[in-house]
Amino acid sequence: MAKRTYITTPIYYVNSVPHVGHALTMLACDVTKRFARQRGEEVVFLTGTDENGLKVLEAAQAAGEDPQAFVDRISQTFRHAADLLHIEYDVFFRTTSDEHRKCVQALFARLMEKGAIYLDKYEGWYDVAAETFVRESDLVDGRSPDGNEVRWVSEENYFFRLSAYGDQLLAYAEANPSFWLPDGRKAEVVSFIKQGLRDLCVTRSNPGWGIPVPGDESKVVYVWFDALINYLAATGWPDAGWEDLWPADVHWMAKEIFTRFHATLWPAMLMAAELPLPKTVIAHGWFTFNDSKMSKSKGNVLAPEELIAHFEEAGCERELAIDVVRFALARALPYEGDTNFTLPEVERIYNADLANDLGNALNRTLTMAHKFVDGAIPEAEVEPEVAQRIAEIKAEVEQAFATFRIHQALDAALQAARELNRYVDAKKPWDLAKNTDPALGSVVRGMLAYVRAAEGLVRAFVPATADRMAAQLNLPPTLAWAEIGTAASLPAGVVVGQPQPMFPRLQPKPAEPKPAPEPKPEKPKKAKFEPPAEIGIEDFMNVQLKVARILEAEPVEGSEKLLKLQVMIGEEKRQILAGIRKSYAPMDLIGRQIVVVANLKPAKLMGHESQGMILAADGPDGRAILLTPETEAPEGTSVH
RNA sequence: GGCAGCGUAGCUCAGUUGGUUAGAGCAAACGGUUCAUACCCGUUAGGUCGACGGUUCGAGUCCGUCCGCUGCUACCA
Repeated sequence: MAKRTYITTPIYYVNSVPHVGHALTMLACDVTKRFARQRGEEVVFLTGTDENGLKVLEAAQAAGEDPQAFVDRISQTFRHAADLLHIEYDVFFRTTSDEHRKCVQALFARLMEKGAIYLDKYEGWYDVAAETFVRESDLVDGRSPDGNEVRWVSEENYFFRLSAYGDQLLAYAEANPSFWLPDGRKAEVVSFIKQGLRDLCVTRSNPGWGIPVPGDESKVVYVWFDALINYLAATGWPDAGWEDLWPADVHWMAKEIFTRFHATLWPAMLMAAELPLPKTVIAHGWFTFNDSKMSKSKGNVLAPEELIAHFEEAGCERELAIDVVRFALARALPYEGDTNFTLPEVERIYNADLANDLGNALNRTLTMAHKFVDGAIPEAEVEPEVAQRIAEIKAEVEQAFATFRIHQALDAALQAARELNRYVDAKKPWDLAKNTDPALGSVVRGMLAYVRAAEGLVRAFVPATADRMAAQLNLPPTLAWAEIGTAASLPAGVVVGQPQPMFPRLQPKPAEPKPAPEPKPEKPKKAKFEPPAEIGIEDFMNVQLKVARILEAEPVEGSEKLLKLQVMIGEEKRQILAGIRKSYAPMDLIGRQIVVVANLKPAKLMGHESQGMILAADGPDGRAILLTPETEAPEGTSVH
């Protein structure tokens, strides 16, 4: 069997409910699929739910439900969220399936065989809520950086040798420019990898939920490690036939799970297993609502079902209201950055693009066809300029799709409607009709050609709309991309249908009093440190400066800047870390007298405790210049 | 603190390797048109292209410094 095109969304973690962000990724994937299919590819589109985490078990227990019943229920809500927007997935995959369990265990065993997974002892802090390990130095007031509770664990676990794949990943990406997209994200991954990858603990002790490690029932596979494997599991691997689908052509996702997991961990796992890598891993940005926060009371709800209802109320058929939401999502889809997604913005897109451009273009074209040529598609040929413009627009759409710029592809597709308007204005068919000008047939055909092209070009984004357009033209849907712009797609003599407006224009609202600008949520922004112009002597006296002598100095392993110093302050011995490695060799420091801040709160750096701070001047080029008493002073002497 | 990105019209954003007069959509004003969903077409207005300096015959574009925003990341001066 020939290789099929395989595209995926992430599988969604079932401890939350679907929202517009999920809709965005699913739509990106859906449009990608429909376009590929139009181009003649056989496509399989995978989505699903991630159901194995410890948090899932806890959420089920909190809800007083059996875990399996719980995940069955939540998984359904994601399926419905996809169905709601006519997301045409082929496989809705669940990580509690036997198929998945089998594949995860097989891959795990294979990675062990190849030495990419090894057993080691982990001792340290564990963030229960995030299901991740936390370094001592990252703790903030005894909590994880995210503010979650941590607990000390000491257990044997399996580790994936992620550290071994950094260079290979970089080399692969270098050779395959569309492996990581978009470019901005690629740069992020490169810098993430260049700073060094660490091996990843990929098991947890078995809580009675999850996929047991083959040969060691006391452990389950870490939820992220398990989840990523779904892409492979859905192909049937390791059973025969998986090559029909694997490698994936596109993994779509939102940006937050791109760098660490999909762009790095997953391809490294595949390399370790000696399996082919996906062609493209691509992340989109987020929607923000900072202009007017989403809330029901403000009437600017942006949940997909609410938006659909909003446009149904405005007079759209339900199928078309769904397309309105698809259209708005695609039009605003954040490629490199994040974009604002607000109701006024969606309404603007609706009126300008759907009502005024696309809907009206079809409407006026059909009306004129009936008025001027009895509704029959004329035999005359379209003018070469028209055919030329359509070909150009089509090429623009293709070009945007080549790098998955969904929003640009849609904008390009709309050019067909915009071009039609200019064409009509230039040709003035009503004048031609009045004068019985023989050019009339060609002009009407040109208009129909634009509308017919638009129908094919927007089909991947708004399939129901495209169907309505085809139906009103009384022509079959343009299922094949190659047909777009051809003479054959517009058979002469067919009598087109009567226009039926699809997207009634929204009436501009009576000018609302400007909503008071919302008080900006206070950012926990760290104020830049600016010393006050003057301080009192009492402030200065709070700082205890003392003369000390360096007894030992050694570099901190793994650090570029830090030296670990043992110093004597009077009778007291202290360990102090100092970022002066670039300026001083350890040997040159031993025996020297320096000045230290003796009452600084201790801190952990790179896992070592620092009980104070040494004084040094900021020299040129960022070099440090140590302060030393001019003559030897008794150690422990106060400095004022 | 480091690295990366961004800063262009009232708003959302394009601007290839430096090259005439910096563009599009929306909003605005004016004009035109009548096939159409008060639509469409055109014109106009609106920009020290974040600031300053530099390279160049020529800079939105390249270099430096600074300011502001965003992301990633971090190691006590």
